[in-house]
Amino acid sequence: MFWIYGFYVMTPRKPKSENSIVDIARALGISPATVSRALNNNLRISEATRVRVKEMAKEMGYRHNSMASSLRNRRSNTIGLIVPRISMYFHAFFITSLQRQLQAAGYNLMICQSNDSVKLEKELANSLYSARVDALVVSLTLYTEDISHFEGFVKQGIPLVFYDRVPAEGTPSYVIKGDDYRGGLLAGNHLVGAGCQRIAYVSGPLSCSIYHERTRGFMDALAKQDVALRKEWVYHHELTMENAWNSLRKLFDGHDVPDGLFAANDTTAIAAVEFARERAIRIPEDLRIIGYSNDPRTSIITPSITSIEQYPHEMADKVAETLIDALQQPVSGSSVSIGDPVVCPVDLVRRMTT
Amino acid sequence: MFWIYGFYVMTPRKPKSENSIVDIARALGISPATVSRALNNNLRISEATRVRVKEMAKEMGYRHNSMASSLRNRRSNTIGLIVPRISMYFHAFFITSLQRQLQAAGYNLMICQSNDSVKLEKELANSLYSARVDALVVSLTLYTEDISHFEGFVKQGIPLVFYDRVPAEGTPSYVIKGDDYRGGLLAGNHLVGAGCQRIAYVSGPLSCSIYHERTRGFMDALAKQDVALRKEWVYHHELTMENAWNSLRKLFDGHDVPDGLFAANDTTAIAAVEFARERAIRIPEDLRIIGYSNDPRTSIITPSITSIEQYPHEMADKVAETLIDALQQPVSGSSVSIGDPVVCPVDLVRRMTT
DNA sequence: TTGTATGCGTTATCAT
DNA sequence: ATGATAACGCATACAA
Repeated sequence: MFWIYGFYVMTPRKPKSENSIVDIARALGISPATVSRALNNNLRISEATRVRVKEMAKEMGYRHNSMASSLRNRRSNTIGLIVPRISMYFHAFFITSLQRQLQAAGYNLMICQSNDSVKLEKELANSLYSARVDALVVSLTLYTEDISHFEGFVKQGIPLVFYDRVPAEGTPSYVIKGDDYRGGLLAGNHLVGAGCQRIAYVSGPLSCSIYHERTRGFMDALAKQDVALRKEWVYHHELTMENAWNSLRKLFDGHDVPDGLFAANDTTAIAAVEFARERAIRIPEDLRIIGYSNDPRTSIITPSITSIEQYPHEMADKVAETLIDALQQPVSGSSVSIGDPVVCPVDLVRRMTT
Repeated sequence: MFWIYGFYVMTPRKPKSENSIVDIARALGISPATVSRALNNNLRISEATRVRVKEMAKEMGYRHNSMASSLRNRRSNTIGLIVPRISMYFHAFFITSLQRQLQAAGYNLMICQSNDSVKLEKELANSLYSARVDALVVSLTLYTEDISHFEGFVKQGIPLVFYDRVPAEGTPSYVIKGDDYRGGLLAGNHLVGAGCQRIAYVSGPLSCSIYHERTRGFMDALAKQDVALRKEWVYHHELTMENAWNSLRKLFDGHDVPDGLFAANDTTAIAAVEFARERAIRIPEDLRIIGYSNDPRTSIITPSITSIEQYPHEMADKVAETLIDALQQPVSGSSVSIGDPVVCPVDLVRRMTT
């Protein structure tokens, strides 16, 4: 709006809807710079003006514009997170914990779900890259092998942290993972120790680090104890209820059936318990079952299921710490060094299925 | 960097780290405006330059700066969400569904947890307000009664949508809620219909809309069937395992015990089943139990628990639709009108505890 | 302690 | 179809 020939002329622009620091400055008869400094509690500003400015800001309903601020400062105070599914127990608790800490440190968390689709993961990575997140945290899809869509972050020196489902070695990024190899080992030893000889294994796809590692550990355990793992009793597929149920049917179709099952996630273990109930297979006498993740459901079902605890909160602590370090000391180092994976402990929780 | 007396002079500013639209323009010898238009697929740009620009952009590793774009356009393409806890079943699935749809519509979702703290909820509201979210979606804490911290959104005409745990009437915002009154009614009728006469009720605090409504419905059902609800058998508190367990102990301490229990969430119902198992109370013969939310755990536990299904996905659909409508038709109307709550259906799912 | 001036990267407006 | 320019709101270097 400006003054011409005695008339106010409305420009066709959007009306200026909100007060900025310039408006406060004008109202107070001081410069915008002073206002900015006062609002940011800059040291070299008099107490008096600081107070005046803040009062006026409140009076005018001023709100800080973080978009402008971010543009100017070249940092968004936002951290991106790409996770396969929010609703998975492990991730839900991980996120809860991570977010609480980042919130406390003054960061916003932009949570996105890849839904286990590589294509979507790529799109999200690009979107968060454009959104100028200050850091990116990722747990990969089941099928991500090519991780070139994260290269931009590395090139720009934007901290990149993988957790849980991490890429193959050699990525110049932070890696924080569970000790899946040991988890597999524990599971294998436990089943054999309980007397199982005819062991079946239902796992996720090997393209995913966690299943790859669990499988390695499990295989090693069996090999070391001279227990054979028959090929036809090993399944690799997405670990949904339906898929699990299908594999179980195949496993127990003939008269030659397993006496032990390692289910690489708890959903599958739960399916197995329900399957056994339906078929009147006695647990643990006829079949011993061990799951993975220590999902709360495992302790609710009857019989309760032996599982591997992954400590999602501790993992979130580690990720948060890594992030905050990396963000505070740009480029230089943090306590977690790049490319040197942090391996978080796991524990076996014994229950009634073994 | 600028040219003086034949020398490039580095200013002490941060080095310009990335290529912008201006750099592309310079490289191509055209104007930044043209580059912007080309990248945005503006119609009045020649196919030839569009291609040239896009190629150069790719070559130079250009990435769109949404902070600048947002500042200029006065919209962030980001929607804020404040939820009590991500890890609650209902919310986890709601979020999953909502996010998928907003993602598809080109919006980012900034998910925050209030952790059922009113103080944190306020901080988050302010933070999202500063972050210039284009809309805000909220499910309130258990204790939020004063909702003045959302006033700013209303004043600025930023779409504000409450779902599930909604404020008392009269807020000029969109409201999408489950039919908690009917849920309570269904629960009450079901217990009485199954023959219960001595009914207990463990609920959340009445400051929270969902428990308020469930309680009303439940009370009405009992009243209509002339079944008394003893005061000493009614509890209102946060519905955690521990609290539930405490109340159950009190309920079953004497010799005069209930024969029916309405647990206003499934966690409490699960606690009740486990409590009954420990005390050798037979279900459903001695005690009938009904929960709320149809958490997957209710169908896994033995005996499986009768519960009320809330259809989180459908609710998310409705919220997404409302948001997208409201964002597309600023100020004017959408199919959901402000202040006129949308009530989503609920259904009783009968299982083995009744 | 405060003011002046500039630029962050993009896009809308107006002009050509 | 393309170019020149200004402005979104803020925060800093520099000057006073």
